Amino acid sequence: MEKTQDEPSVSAGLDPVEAAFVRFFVQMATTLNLPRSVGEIFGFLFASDEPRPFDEVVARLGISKGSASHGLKFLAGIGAISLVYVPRDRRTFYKAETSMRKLFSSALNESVRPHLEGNARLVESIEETISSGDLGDKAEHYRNRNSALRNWNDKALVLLPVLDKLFSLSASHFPFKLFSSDPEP
Amino acid sequence: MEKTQDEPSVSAGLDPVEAAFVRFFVQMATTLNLPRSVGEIFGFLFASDEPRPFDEVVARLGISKGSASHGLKFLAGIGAISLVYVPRDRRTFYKAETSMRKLFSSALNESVRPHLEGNARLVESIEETISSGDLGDKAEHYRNRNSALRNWNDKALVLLPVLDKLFSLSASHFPFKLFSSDPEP
DNA sequence: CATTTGGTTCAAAAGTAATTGAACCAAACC
DNA sequence: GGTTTGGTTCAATTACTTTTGAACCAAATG
Repeated sequence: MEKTQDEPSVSAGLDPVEAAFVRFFVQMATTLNLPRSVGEIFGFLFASDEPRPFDEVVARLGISKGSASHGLKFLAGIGAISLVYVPRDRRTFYKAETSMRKLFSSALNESVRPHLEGNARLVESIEETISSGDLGDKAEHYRNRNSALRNWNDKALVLLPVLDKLFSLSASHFPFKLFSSDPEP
Repeated sequence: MEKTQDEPSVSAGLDPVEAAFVRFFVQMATTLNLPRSVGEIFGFLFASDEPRPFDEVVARLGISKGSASHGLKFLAGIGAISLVYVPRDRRTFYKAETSMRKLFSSALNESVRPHLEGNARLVESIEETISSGDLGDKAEHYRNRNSALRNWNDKALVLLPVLDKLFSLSASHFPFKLFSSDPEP
């Protein structure tokens, strides 16, 4: 028997609920500008009640081995999934991190913080450019604009841990105190 | 005189400080997965101390009229720039919204909120899919997973206005109460 | 009312990113 | 030690996004 790709050893296709979870995370991936395949893989693993091996990911989602390999590495890299060792099976299994809190928190630290830190460096380089030129009274205007940037970025940087904390509180009661009380008595 | 594109009526090129601001927002645009040209345009307008006309955007940035037209429309659409009427001049002028607070706030409301609301709808459709199938004890597992999604999304939705509020406080004193005090005494 | 000017539209070109699948490697198996 | 199996790599294809520029439109100008 000849086929262009290996015959899968696992039944293909998703049940309706799996498909619904996959849709959710594909949508999520789209809004985060991540490859669709990454969303599919995570959705599939998120829906599953136990770890799944590589070849099942390929077969059930109907994606190529290349995509699966890349997507699984990417997800493991950001800590969204982890590898599971299953005795007596050569394959490595993967399971999704299902605590949205942890996912959110690592997203904050691994992808937004570095950007903000990069911004901070750029703000400095703008300041240097202003100082090294001979701009007369334009300099003050430029410095004002730049300090809006700096301010905002600093604020965002200190908000990160706050946000992180807010997310770990239970949904039923956390926001109301914040709304009504003055943070600086 | 024949050229492939109209001869600009405005001097071309950016001064070093303008270039530095443009770099900043190009970088910003990149991390938000917006077209580079959008970052260039916003950076140029942000640096400027007064409104600038279309043809100057084209000439100073050296981009095509098409890109400028698209980029300006996009930025106006999200409220990041506004149109300025200048008497005795047929051209429309544009100026950047320079309050990072307002920019941030409208970003929250115009691009993150709709996504979260879309998520909420998808969560419901997952629930329906679970209910309409005949899943035995798998149903409970699926419902658990789905409620992690729902919880997280609800939390994010109520956090939006909180975030918005936090951003409007001055950087020097706002976060410390949040860090140290228990939100639910 | 003919011309110039400011700006938009849109189809084609250029540039990027994602996906595929075949070649390949290494560990496990017989 | 040869073969099978699980998985990675990477060059080529496909798909998508951005940019361009020329055609075009409408308002202002003369």
